[in-house]
Amino acid sequence: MTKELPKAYDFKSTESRIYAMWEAGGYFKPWNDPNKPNFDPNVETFVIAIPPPNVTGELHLGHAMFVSVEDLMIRYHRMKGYSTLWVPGTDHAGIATQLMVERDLLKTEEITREEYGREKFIERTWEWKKKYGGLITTQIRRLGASCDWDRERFTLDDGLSRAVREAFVRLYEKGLIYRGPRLINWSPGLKTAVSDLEVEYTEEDANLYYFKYMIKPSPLHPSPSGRGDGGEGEFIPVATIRPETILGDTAVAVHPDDDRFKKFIGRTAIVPMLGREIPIIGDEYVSMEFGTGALKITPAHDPNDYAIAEKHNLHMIPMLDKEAKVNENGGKYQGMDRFEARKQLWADMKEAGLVIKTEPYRTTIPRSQRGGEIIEPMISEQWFVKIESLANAGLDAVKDGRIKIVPERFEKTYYNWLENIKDWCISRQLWWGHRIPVWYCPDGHMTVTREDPTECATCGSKDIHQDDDVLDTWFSSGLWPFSTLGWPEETPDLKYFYPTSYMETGYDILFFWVARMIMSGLEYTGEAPFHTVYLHGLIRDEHGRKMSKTYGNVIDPLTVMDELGTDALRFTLLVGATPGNDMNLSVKKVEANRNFANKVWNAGRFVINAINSLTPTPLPEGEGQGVRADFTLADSWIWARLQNLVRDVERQFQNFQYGQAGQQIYDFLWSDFADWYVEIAKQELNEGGARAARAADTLARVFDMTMRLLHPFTPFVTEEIWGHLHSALRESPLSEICADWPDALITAKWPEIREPEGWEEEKTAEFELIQEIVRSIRNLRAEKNVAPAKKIAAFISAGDKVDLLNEQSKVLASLAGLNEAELTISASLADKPADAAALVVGSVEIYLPLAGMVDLASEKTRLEKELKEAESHIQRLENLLNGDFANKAPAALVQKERDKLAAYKDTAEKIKAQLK
RNA sequence: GGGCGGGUAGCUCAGUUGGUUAGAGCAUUGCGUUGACAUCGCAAAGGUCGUAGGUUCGAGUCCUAUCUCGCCCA
Repeated sequence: MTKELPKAYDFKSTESRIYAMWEAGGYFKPWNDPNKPNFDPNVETFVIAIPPPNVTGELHLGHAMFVSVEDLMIRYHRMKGYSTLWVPGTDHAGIATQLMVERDLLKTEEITREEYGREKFIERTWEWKKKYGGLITTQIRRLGASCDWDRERFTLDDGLSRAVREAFVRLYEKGLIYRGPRLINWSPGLKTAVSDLEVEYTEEDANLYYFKYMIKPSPLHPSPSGRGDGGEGEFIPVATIRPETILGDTAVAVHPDDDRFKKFIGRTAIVPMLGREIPIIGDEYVSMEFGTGALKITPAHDPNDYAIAEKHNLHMIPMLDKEAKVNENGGKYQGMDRFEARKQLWADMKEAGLVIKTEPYRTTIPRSQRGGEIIEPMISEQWFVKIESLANAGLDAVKDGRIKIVPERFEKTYYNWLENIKDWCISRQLWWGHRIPVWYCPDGHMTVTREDPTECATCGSKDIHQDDDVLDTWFSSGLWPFSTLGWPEETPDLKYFYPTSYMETGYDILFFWVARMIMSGLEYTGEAPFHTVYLHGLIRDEHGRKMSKTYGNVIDPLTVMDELGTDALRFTLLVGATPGNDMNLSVKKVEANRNFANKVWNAGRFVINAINSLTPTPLPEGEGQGVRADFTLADSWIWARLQNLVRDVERQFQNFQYGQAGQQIYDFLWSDFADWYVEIAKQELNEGGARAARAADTLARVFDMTMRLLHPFTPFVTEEIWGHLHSALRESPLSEICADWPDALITAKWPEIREPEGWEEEKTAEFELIQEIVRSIRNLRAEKNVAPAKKIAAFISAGDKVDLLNEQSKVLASLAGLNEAELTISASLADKPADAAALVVGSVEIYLPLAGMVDLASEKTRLEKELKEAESHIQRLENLLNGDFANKAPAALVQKERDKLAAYKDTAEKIKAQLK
């Protein structure tokens, strides 16, 4: 009994059902589990920790990309027999999540988080997480992700929080964590510090403001007018992009060799409008060419100035508060927003005659990676990780090959970053995250512990309070590969599955995440957390533009999956991308791959029908042993092609060339299997009996192997059709084929490589001759407008290929639309048929008597054209073979070209004979 | 300023040990409803592989220079 399969692959009714089947079947779990009886610690593992998406995020193409690639890696290794584990989970994403909840709070209750209160706010955020936290993982399931959901983790889980606590305390105890006032990047909108990596620099139009820094007259240096006031005395011209920072100036610097200004070094300048007296210093850092050649120094709000100030022991005067408003150091400007202060101060200075000019200027502006507001460098008390020793360990791990980065060129990028790394600012003035495990008592003692303390470790005071700040989210995600497996506990999972195998993610977070995981892994576990880093590129729109809501060019993976199916999207992402390179995605490509999924489905349907229509006659004589004796040429050919494919795909997988592998499977299935083998099989199936059984047997075996190869790319359609194939086979005379098949394709064995047995080359060449003959006949038919359905006669003069062609006459007839009864194949023809079109394929001549359709003149032109082409090849090859090529190139290659030359000569001769 | 990547058919891209008429999908042009598939089939047209040198018997592939677009770091 067989149900008729629908004509088109219906992914809608398939995907969720198949996914549920996998999950219920426990296929996503490692088959060798350290927490279960019969565990064998020696079985090789393959482990990936998922890059945890933002817990309240929604699926975008970046997610679709990494899920596709990682699922492919996981499925491949699972089929290869590894004990395979893919750990899923989500990230609390401090700023992003907090902002979402804040926005909601403002919208629904019209209050700020400060008004709402910290504790209540965190509660609300947990509720938010509960409400939306499942969304992203549901969407990841839709992509077919075969992760072990029982091991799902969240960065704020108890276990992972313990890991964060442990990591912090360990670093602190080693003296690798410190707290202090430093110049950091401040986000005034978010009111928190951010790390260097969270600042983006964009080139923008700005103004360069030129003004006078008046010099205080001294007895030794009276002003030219002799009056010594600030109005018309000596000055140094200074230029700045941010005039408001004048309020925080603590020095003016000039180059010590600058003839214009060096005489002022050691004297005192007067801060405009504030009247503060500051020193004029000499420093070679100052560029004499840039601006006016003199530099105002605002150490509390500029990194370069900060460095100079440290060198010269200058005061640091912060002039902005947490909201980037001018603070008490700004005199009458106090309370003004930074940009307002800029305007006002400039206007006042103009009034005071201190302004020289302004001119447009292009410069780089630091902006927040989130939100895009202008970042202010500020002095602030923050926690830092002393990164140097960690960075060196991270460098070594890649340099000595413990970790390999794919593609390799990113290793350079990685080195460059780690070699120039600065201490990592890890405290954030947020509420949603891991609170810094440091407690203070009124005497200022710090208590840093793994368990929440009840008293000060130094003085025993019960009056302690925890640091208000939380840790950078990346601090916890840096622990991800081992915290998810139970670290710091020595759990069975940690022991068996750690270190993990591949880390697969986008190159855009190489520094943010990958480098930090490597440093953390080495620091806390003493081992590299993975041996391979595979980086994929970013997805852009079809013309290479970044996808953005404002452009309106965003492709939503959920919509694409709804309309075209998950397999189509996955296949597109996998085959369209090369490692580390961005890819341009268009819905048209996905459509093409939807068609491919349908092709797979229908090829499968054909195979299944072939099996179902077999009469229960026994297999050909000698089944099991001398099978090959009964193989047709087409059987041998498709088998050789398949083995070739298996070898190629295996090599591509080893080299991370997944796209190439997918493309080759696609080509094999569509161009070799469906276009040729299936077409030939149709005719063989019609013959019935042993011949049909043999064809069905080959169809089933080849299709099965192809589905296995394809499964990591398009898991749903392959699982579904393979399942139907399986049940059809079980009830057929060919049931022996599926004797050792498992219940589901997801755990079927990956095809093993077989070395060629020696017969392949000849069979392939023979088949290719058949293909060429068929193509040339089809070509001529199309040219002459012979109706496709019309069977025509043919006379073939086959020379030494006569046995081969006679044997393949049925194939030729069915594929080229020949009437078998009127097909004559002989070694040579006594009389050339009159009124026939002639074709020459190598040494084979084909005559198609197309009565009435053959125009002698046009035939002549056609043959002459072909002759010309053959002759040009002869010319080319003769030149080639007469040159150094014959001496220096490998012998096999030279022979190949000689054979070609001979074939073209043969062809030319035959065409010439036609033309006589 | 330093580093990296791309520039191959009208469009989007493959092409990893250099091997001799350069591939795919989409788009275009003919023809086609034979029971796997019109989400299809058969056939066709379309490229001096950014430019200029070089190495080599042989270069899209290696080297040098250069133009151009993009990214990362400073």
